[in-house]
Amino acid sequence: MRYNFAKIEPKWQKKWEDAKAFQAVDFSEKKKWYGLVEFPYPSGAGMHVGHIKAYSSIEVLARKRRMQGYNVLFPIGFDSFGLPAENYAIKTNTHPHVITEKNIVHFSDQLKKVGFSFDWDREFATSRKDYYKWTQWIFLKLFDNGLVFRAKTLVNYCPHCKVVLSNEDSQGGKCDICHSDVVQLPKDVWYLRITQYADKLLYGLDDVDYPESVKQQEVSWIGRSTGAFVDFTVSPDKGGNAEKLEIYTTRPDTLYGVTFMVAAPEHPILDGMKDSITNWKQIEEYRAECAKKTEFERTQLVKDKTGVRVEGIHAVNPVNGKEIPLFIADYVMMGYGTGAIMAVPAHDQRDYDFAKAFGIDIIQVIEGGDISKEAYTGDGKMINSDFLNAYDKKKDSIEAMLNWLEEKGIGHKGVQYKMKDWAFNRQRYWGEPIPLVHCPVCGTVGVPYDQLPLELPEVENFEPGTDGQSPLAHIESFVNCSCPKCGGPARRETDTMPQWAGSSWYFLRFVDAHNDKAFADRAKIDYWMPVDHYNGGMEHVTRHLLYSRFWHHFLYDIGEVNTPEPYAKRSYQGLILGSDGEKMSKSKGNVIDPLDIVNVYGADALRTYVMFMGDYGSAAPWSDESLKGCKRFLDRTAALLDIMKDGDEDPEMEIKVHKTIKKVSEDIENMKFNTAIAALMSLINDFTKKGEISRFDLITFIKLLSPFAPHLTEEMWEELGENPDGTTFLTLSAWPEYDEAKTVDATIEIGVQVNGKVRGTIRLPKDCEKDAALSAAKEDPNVAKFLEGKTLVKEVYVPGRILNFVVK
RNA sequence: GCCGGCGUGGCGGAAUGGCAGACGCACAUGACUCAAAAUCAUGCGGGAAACCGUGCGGGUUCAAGUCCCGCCGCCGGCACCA
Repeated sequence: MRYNFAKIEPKWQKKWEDAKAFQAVDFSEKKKWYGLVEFPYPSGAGMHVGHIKAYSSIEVLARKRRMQGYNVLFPIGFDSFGLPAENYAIKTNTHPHVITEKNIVHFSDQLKKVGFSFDWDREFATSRKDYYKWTQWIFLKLFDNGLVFRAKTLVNYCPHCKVVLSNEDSQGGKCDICHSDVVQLPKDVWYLRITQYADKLLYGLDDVDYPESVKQQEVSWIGRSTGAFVDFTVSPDKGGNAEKLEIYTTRPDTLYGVTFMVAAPEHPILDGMKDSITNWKQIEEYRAECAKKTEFERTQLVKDKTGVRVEGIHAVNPVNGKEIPLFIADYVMMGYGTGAIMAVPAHDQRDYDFAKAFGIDIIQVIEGGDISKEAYTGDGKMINSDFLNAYDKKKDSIEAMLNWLEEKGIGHKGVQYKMKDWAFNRQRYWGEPIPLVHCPVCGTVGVPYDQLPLELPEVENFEPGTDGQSPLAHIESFVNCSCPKCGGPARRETDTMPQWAGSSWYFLRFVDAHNDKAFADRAKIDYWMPVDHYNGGMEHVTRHLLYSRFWHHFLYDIGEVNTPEPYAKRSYQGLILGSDGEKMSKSKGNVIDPLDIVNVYGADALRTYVMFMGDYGSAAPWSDESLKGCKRFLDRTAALLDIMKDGDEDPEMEIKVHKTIKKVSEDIENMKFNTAIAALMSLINDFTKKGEISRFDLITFIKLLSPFAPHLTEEMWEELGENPDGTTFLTLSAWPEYDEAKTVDATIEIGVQVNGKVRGTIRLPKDCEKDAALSAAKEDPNVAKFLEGKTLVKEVYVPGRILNFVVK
């Protein structure tokens, strides 16, 4: 058969679509399987080969599952709210809605041309009002349940994009969208209380099948630590009212080693005791100096310790009543713990550095290390610590101290997280309007559920205001409204939701994409959820993945979904690098457009290549030559039709075929797609070498290949007369079975070693007895040469594996 | 600094502790062709050989790319987090 991909690919894409071959059936009797890929942001640039690789894993699994008789849900949609569309709109003066819908058409066309087996009936876009109605609905549920709050704080602000960013979106002090430096600005911000779900997000990881690296990343992002909150007192030197200064520590066992305290420069206790502080001017100067630095500079550039002693007041160590000095220093952050620490220079390197710089006492309370050189952070016997001296293990002394603190009422056990609440608003146009109303009488009031969706109004000008306000703030007809509670005049919230809102629940919409009564029908949720396998990028682990788990846990808690965790299994794909080994980027000119490949080599070659190019989870550079190798493989597959012969099954070939069925089946399950394809290449080499193939073997072969190269194999299936009515598709036929007994060769070649070095090979029956194997091995002339004149010390025979003579 | 992952031919990469380099690419030679491309066939870690070879140094084992100890390098994440 001549392989005319340009003709057969559109042909089968149309037939599959017309026959709705990939339609998921709600409540089918078959076992369900829900495979999910991260739906794309429909950018103007169109699809990237990275999308193809990201989607191909679940695509291959989905096609195999259908052949295994599962009811498969493999959906696609578009994550279509976001800044790029809005920026493009500003540049070209076109409405983002128009641009987005146009891009969706383009993306859909591209996805179809690659032949992905999505159920297109469930397609949606997060920027359409029948979808964002339910994003707003869930937001209101969060609001009603006290998980939305507003706070004026220092926020991460991107001066270029003119938006406030969440912590997750400004990692490393850079804006995630434009990569410019983020600055700290005081601002009113809406937050989602994700920290309330910290433990659920942490412990939920125990119940899901995620790669260890993904779990680790979420664990360290959540950053749970256990320790103690302890009350110190701060008093004016001249007497007067003392104030409480609470600290958080993970090492309450070192309390006897505290020789000073440090508060964050912004700490409010200073303002409260301003009148007693004798060097206030110096404090103000230091505060101003710190305020100039970004969070990034304060934390990233580790440098000499700076700080100022707060004069006129002193702190008291509650365990021994000792008076100790109080400092302010920027190595203590207002945003973690209580914004103040007890300093134990003997056992904390930062405190040690500070003490050395400021000439403060260092008192050792744990034996070990060399305190004259550096802090000792290890375990050991307690010293200089009164009742704690009885203990010699950290664990025990911490527990003893915690009990003591609680008894005395000066401290208690506590937990801290590094994760912060989720800054949940953007001052931009192209996002879900936040359905809240500010009423001068009632305060913040939610838009009634029956008034959703709160539609994004039409505007003329998408430019964000220089005042850091959303373009919506300029539309009087939108802003002015009446309070849903009291009916009085009120103003609408004008910020929109961040990009991540729509993707935080989209997997639920796929189970019931056109429902206008609920975000999804509960019975359908119960049938389809959780997602059985979700593949996506490593870059989404601390954002989309965490955010969507949070929303899903919340929906579970209010009884809307059937499981706390949305995704049973997660995997990730490695990047496709440019052929120069660098990350693909427009500026480097090394970007590959998938449609260029489809046009020249065909979708099947592209699909096969991205799965063959290397370990799925690792980055691998693009190679046109290797791609051609995969195309050659498909050409040779097409040519198998020409050498098909009727006749008896060759027993040797039968074993090869059964081995390959086993290998390909298992490798696909383990996402070792590269070796699955290699096994098929190896098998085709055997067929070609033999110069003939049986009809049965050919059918088996194209079935195994069909998840990777569905168009070519479907065409061959038809050529074989297996699809007489045009809808008996190979891609829905039964996956080949193998017989375990037929995966073992009758005779096996094993290596014969002398003292661990291979000296020959022998062919033996598969369950050859030891004696027979040994004598066969000794007959090998090369082996005999190395045994000659030596004393045989030991003979090791591992049937089917190896034979080793140990001689002296 | 802490936590993960990785290090194998010219390249992408294979190897439940059991013949290192499967499969593919590139390359070489041959066939076909006036010729080239395509295709097909054969070869392809280094070394003349003994042997040597999986980042480096030790160790366990009959046997180590794989396990253990100590280093080096690269990639990703976190980070004055108390």
